[in-house]
Parts: sequence; structure tokens; C-alpha cells
Amino acid sequence: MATVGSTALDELLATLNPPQREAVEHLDGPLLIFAGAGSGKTRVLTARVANLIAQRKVWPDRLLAVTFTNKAAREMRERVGRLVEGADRMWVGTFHAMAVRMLRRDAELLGIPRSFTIFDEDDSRSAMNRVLKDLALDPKRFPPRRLLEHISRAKNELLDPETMPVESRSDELVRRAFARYQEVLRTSGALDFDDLLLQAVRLLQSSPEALERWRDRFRYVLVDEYQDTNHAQYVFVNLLAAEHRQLAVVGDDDQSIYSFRGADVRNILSFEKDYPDAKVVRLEQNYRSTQPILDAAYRVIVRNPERAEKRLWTPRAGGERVVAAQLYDEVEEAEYVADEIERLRRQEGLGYRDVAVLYRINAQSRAFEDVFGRRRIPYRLVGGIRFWERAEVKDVLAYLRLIQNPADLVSFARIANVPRRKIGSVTVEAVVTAAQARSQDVVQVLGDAGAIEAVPRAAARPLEVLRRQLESLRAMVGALTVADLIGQVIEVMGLEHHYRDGSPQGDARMENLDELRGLAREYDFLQDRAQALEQFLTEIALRSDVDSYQEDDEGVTLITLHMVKGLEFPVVFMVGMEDGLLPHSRAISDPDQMPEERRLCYVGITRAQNRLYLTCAFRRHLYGESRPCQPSRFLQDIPKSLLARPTRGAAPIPPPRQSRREQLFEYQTRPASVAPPVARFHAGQQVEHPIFGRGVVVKSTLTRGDEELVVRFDSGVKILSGTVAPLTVR
DNA sequence: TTTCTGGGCCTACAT
DNA sequence: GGCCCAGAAA
Repeated sequence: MATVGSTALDELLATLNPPQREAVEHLDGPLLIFAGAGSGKTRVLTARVANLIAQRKVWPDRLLAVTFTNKAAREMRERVGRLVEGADRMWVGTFHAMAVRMLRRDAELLGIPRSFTIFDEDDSRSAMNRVLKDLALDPKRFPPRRLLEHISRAKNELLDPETMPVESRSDELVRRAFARYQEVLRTSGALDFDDLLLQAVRLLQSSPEALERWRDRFRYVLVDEYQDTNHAQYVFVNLLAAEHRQLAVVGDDDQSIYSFRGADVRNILSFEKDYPDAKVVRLEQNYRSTQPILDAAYRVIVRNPERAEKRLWTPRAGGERVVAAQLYDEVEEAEYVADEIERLRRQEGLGYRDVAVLYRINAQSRAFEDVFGRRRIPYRLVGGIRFWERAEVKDVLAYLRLIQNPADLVSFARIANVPRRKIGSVTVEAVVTAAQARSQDVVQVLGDAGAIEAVPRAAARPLEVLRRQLESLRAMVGALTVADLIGQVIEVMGLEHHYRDGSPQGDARMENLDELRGLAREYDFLQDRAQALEQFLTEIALRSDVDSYQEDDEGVTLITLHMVKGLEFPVVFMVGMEDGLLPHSRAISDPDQMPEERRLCYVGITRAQNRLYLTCAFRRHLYGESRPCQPSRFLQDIPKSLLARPTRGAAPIPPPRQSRREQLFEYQTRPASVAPPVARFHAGQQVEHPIFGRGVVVKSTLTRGDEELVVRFDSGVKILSGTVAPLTVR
């Protein structure tokens, strides 16, 4: 084997730098690779895997590679496939995907049906609302989200209701909610995201036979993004690798940004303690960015305590300085970005696909969508108001899930009255309670709903009709493709009439369903129709928004700092560089979270190859109100020598507030006068300032307590408070 | 009991 | 801007 591509592999090996080569050629025993941003990690991993197959003659199906996204998994398989044969038989995927594959085979050893449904976050919330009702808890005092956070944290620590520590009365309530929640999942034949990992671990812990079998299967284990593993994932990996000790982990503690999902940087930092004989390799040569960009990144990250010291370097000479600019508000920020993109296109032949706009929260994309739409700048939005979260898509998926798993209480509750069929909340309640009490499939319960006391008499007929419809659809599963089954659901349930209400939104809803059918056609090749349905639903549940990202599509990329990890762009705009956004206000009030915000900033900066822009707004409209903002404290960590003066309508970042001079002249959150201001200035007016000199007013905006001015001085653009700054009209 | 409408509340990051 | 709930009408 491994003859086809061996020359290609040799060529690749010849281009590696010494530490990269070490990482590829260390084939025996534990290996830890610290791979800095842009250090050629993907090349190393592919070469390593190909090397194992070609040199070590390891069977590809004995290799397990855990990646962070499905996209990364696909890429690794493709790239290894170009080097050696048999790559399609490797096990490559995310932790969750691997857990599902194992559980689809072995779930019954744990008393879980193999055709379990996967609950997403929405489903979990519905399930929790049900729990609150059952336990008569006030959702105001016990917000479902909060309870689910607790439960998620517990599950990531491999705890269950019996083993979780209870130290207070409220812990006890969490424990009861947890137990009840698991009960709802169990009667629904469902697992939530955290259960997938937890149960995979349980499987390995409780069944020696399964442990033996999976260990034997995965002789070589490789884990990417190890810094983002949580405790459950850590145990999973280490259980699998304990016997053969052929474990290679790759990561960068500076890029650990998923602690809110339970990720623990200590997993990577203590790898050498776990495996004292581990070989450690550091990849610090950067093949991506210019030195000024790397320096800026270093200045930000170096202030974090408890990091493994490393500094990226590049032999590449020169490079533009980083542009830091302050704009008036989020609309002007987007306009500025649009101006710069068009300028770089004209002057440097830049393509739209070379540009990314990175932000902290999805809500920030709106201003860019508006401005780019108006200015005909093509863009692609990653994440955000997602296709899969649209009501009509979720409705149809709930139907499919209920057809596939007639016990799924959450899906039943969702579609019971969609379209309206006189099955209201009281009826749904009664049916669900009965299903739980009898431990019976909810669809089965619909059959004799008339016999259930709590079910309103008027509801018996519509329930029976619904049951017949669901059963008839269920009977079609083996015969129809998923796309055709979706068509039948729409037809039998009369969904077109329900969604198409004559409005443009109604038409859009049906278009979304057409798109869903289109996506389902990708499973047409599977001859086993029932399996196609199961796979379709599984992959949808575990899909990530970056998975569908195509590098060569046209358009500016709009993406969050979390999802952009692993991507790179010639030109990067990091927008909303303000205290409150980055670092996020929640992190400011919880100092434990600050290092992570810093890492997020670091991840963003290191995405840039040639040009980096950091922008902030003076005033921002967010969460339904408009507020003045302070530039991000992270901006102050980047020395002036690395920064360039912004072009055109933008102002440089003002120094921090502590400066007395700034306090005197620039905007203050509590203006001296409480009276509603009157406009004293207007655009075009010539003014004079004791420090900045002569200038021209570019813009005046009246806000509740102030008149805010954008003024162009010889020294550059400034944003000032009209009521506070000592400006005189010339 | 279901359906419809308006007001109050909360608001990251995401497999 | 989205979700939940209260209150009124059918």
C-alpha cells in the first residue's frame, strides 16, 4: 500500500523545518505539539498521518483523528488522501461525531436505544421548561438557561444527579431539576450534546469488552485543538490511548477560547505530567503574518499569566503597520471598512474573498450586512441568524425526528399545533404527562388519548388525525428518500398553506424548505432509506456553521472571533474593539474571564496575513439602546510604533481615560449640563481648539445629554463632546 | 380551551 | 430584536 502518493509525501517532508520534521517523525510514544498560530500545523498533521500509513504501515482504520470542526475533519481526510491510499478509512471527526459513531453501535450496552435523537440547545431548553412545570419551580427564580448551564458543567465533569456535589439548598434544587431533566431525555429516547461525550466515556468505563474493542481499533490517536478539550473529552481520549500510549496532541494554550463550554487549558499544560516520557515539540515559526502583526499579537498575549512562553517569528521582512481607528458609531465603522475594502480593491487588486470582518458577538454583523448590502459589496455571513434556527426548518425537522423516534416529547410538543389543529397547551401537557407516566411512545399515546382523563374531549379527534398522519408518514420511511419524505411531510400536514401567507416572508419560508430538501438530496446515495434519515438528522444536529464555509467562494467574510479560529485572510478587520465588547462586559465584571478575552483578541489578530485593522466606535447602538463606548484596553497594549495613522474619515484611538487632558476635553459620560442640548455646531463650520488648533466640523449629532462632534484638525480627526470641549467658532 | 394581541423582559461565544 | 405571558374574544 501507500505507493501512489509516496513521492508527494517525500516532497512534503522535504519542505518541513526541523521542529516540524521532529513532530512528523516521532512515531513512538506520547507527543505534545505546541503549534502557534500559522505555524504550518495542518501540514504537519497531514504529513504525520500519511507517514504513519506509508512508513509504519499502520492500517488507516486503526487511526483516530479528532478535529474541532467537521470542516477540519474533511480537509484532513482530503489532504491525507492526496498523499497516501486508504485515507477514506481513517476515523476522522469531532468529539461529538466520534461519540455518536460509537454509541450508534454500542448504546444498548448502556440501556440507550441505538436510534436515539440528539437534542440541540433549543430542545434542551424546551425539556427544561417541562421540568420546571413538573417540579412547580418558578422560571423567574430558576431561569432554565442557568439550570442548564449548571447541568452542562456537571456533565462535562462526568457527574450525574447522584454524584454532583450538593452544598446548599439551591444546589439541591439543581440536583432535582437535573434528575428530572434526565428523566425527560430518557423517556424521549434522546441525548443532549453533553450526554454524547458523557455516555461515550461511560461506555468505555462500564464495558470492558467495549473498551478493549475500541482501544484495539484506535491504535493511534491524534487530537487537534487539545487546549479546548473539557474534562469529559480528556477522559475519553486518555481512556482510549492508555494502553498503546500512541497519543499525539496538538494545541496552543494561547488560543484556548472555549472555557464557557467547559474547556480547560490545564489539559494541555499538564500533558507532560500525564505522560512524563512525552516528546514535546514547539512550532514557533510563522508562515502566515508579517512581523508587525505578530508583534502586536505578542504584546496583547504576553500580559496573560500562566501561559507557556513562546513567541512567533517570521523570516519575512517588512509589512504594513497595524491600522487602529475610531469611528463615530457602528454604521460609520461599517462605512469605513467598506471604504477601505474598495480602496484596496482599486489600488492593490484585492479580492472580496481576501477580506474578513471579525467581531465578538453575532449582533454586530447587522451594521455590516446593511452597509455592504447597500453598497453592493458581496459578503458571506458565517453563523448569525442561522438557516437551521428558522422556525419552519425546525418544524419540519421536528416532524422528521418524531417520525424517526416516536418517543421524542420535545419534537411532539413543537409540532403538535403546527399548523393550528386545535391542540392547545393544555392538551399537549396532558398527552406528554401521560406518555411520561406510562413510559410509552408519545405517538402511541395519541392513539387512546380519548381514554386519558386530563385530555380535553374536543381534542380527541384532532389527536387521532395527527396520529394517523404520523403513522402513515412513518410507513413511508423505508421507501422514500429524505427529500421526498420532507415533501410528504409538507403535503400531508398542509404546511405550505400554513407558511405561505401571501407575504414575502411567507414565500421566503417555503424557499427555506426547498433548500432543506436540496440539502437532503445529498443523502440520496444511501440505499438504506431509514439509515439515510438517521444520518441526515445526526449530521444536522452536529453541524457547525463553519463547516459549510468554502474558501474560494466570493465575498467578504463576516464571522465571530470564536468561529474564525483556524482560518486566515490577507486582510482582517477586527471591529468593535471596545471595552464591553472585547473584552465583553461579562468578563469585565468577572476578572477570571479576562485572560480568555485576551486570547480571543490574540486569535483575531493572528488571522491576518498582510494587513490588520482594529476599529472601535465612539458610540454604539446595542441591545436596543445607544451608549458611549471606551476603546478596548487591549488596544493600549499595542505600542504606538506598531500602529499606523488611519486614513480619511477615521480618528486615531484616543489615549486611555486616566490622562487628565483627555478628561478635560473629551467626552464625559455625565455631561455638565442636564438640560437637553441644542446644536451649537454644524458640518462645515470652522472651529478652533486650544490644543488641537484649527479644524472643520465634519458632523454634529445630538444625543440625550450632549452634542457629539466629529472634527477634522490638521493633526487628524477627533471625536469630541460639544458641551465639554473648549471649542470656539472661528 | 384555543387563539390572538400587546407589553414587559433580557440580551456572548457554540458542539 | 426575540421570547414569554397575561388578558380578551371565540
